[in-house]
Amino acid sequence: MARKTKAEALETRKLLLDTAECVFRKQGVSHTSLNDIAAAAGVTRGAIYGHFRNKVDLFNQMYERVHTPIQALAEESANPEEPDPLGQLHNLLVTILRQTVTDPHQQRVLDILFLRCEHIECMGPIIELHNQYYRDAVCRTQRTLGNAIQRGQLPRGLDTRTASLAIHAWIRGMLTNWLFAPDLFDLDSQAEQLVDGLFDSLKLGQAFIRGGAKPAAASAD
Amino acid sequence: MARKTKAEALETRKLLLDTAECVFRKQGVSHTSLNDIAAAAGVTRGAIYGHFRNKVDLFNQMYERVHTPIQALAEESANPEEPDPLGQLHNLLVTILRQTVTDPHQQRVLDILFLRCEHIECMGPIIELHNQYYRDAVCRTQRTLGNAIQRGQLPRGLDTRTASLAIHAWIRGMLTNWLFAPDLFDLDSQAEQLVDGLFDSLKLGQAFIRGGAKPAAASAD
DNA sequence: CTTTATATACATTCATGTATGTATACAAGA
DNA sequence: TCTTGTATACATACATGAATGTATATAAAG
Repeated sequence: MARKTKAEALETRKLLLDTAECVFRKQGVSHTSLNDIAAAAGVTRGAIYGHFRNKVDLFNQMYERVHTPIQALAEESANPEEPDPLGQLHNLLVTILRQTVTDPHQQRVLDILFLRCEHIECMGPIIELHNQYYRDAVCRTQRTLGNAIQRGQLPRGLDTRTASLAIHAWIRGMLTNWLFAPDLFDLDSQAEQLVDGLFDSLKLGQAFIRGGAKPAAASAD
Repeated sequence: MARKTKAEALETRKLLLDTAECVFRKQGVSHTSLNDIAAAAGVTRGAIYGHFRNKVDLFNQMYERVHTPIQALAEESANPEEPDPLGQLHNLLVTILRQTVTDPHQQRVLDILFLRCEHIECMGPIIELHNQYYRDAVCRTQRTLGNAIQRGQLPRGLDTRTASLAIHAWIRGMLTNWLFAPDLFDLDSQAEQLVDGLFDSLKLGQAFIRGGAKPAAASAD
């Protein structure tokens, strides 16, 4: 076939990424051949190899495309100057939940990442990277919680480390389970309520207070 | 090779299931060939086809082997005669968390289910079944929460449906994240504290109270 | 005229399922 | 107890199909 304009080529590239999202989600990453994707996109494998080195490369670029903006959002909301860190964290969580419902790209890619791919080395840098992102996020949230304590938004003795881990487990489970069975609850409209429930345990609970189950004072350090 | 005793054959079968757990976990289900498993077990593919119809069948039986006892535990603890439903639920959650650390089979299989396999139709009945198990579990937990309310262990207006969904998301995320990065926290020793934190939001929080953010009374319909 | 985006053709690898072989465990009869 | 026939547990061999990567062709863009 004939050569395309630079702009057209970029569109082909986007088309391939979009199509990959759909086919990966339907068939799973490793049960999808490059031929499947090419056919679904109305091109041949040759077009794919023109834009990506192989399936792993395609998968990684597909992931980065949605991960980058999310990470930017997360980093922004961890600003130590922020006067309302807890509110920012609240917003962040709600946003991630709701965007997963409303943004088709994010929905598909998270679906693939959580349910339709295997977290093994041969998936390329993403798996290692995703693990690192997770670790960074845990630390970032921990700092945010620390800021919230400084500003009196959370009890002084709160074990920020454990709380951060609990928050991340919670949101991962929330996203996974919704993607797993979207009909069970309306994530979009319930997002706020759900995050409120999570924050209740931070603000009111005593389980994460360091040094035993004391009401909420002393023991700091 | 020569024929084996009936007992020996059963041991071969167990060996194959055990080996499959390890290889699946390391390489992912779809990146593991039956040859890989056979070689790791010190037999040939012929042995596998003698015991299982194909890889999907092997995978399914591997899953059922650890799921069955867990489900039994869960059903048992939902007994409506139970005088302490909330305590039972608490125990159940702690047990599942801790067993994932201490029982190698459960650890491997959950790891495979959550991180090293693709939730797609061609994985056989398990995916559909797993989805159904999840739905059943949500309803069961909802009933348990209802029982707890009856016995005054939880506030009257609690939205048991949403609370149940939150609990399941929480535990799935907790298990997944620990399996994903086991070095980040000691799930075995922190299990109780973590479940306590979860229960705090049910007992003290107002987010899941039906009909708005009222302290904790009236409004029941 | 050269480069590039995509298509086409080809060779290789690998996993699967099945068909077949083999030697022994097991059961029944003498 | 000894024999004998059959079922069985596993190995071996083979045929098939599918996916991959690369090499090459093409025609228009630059």
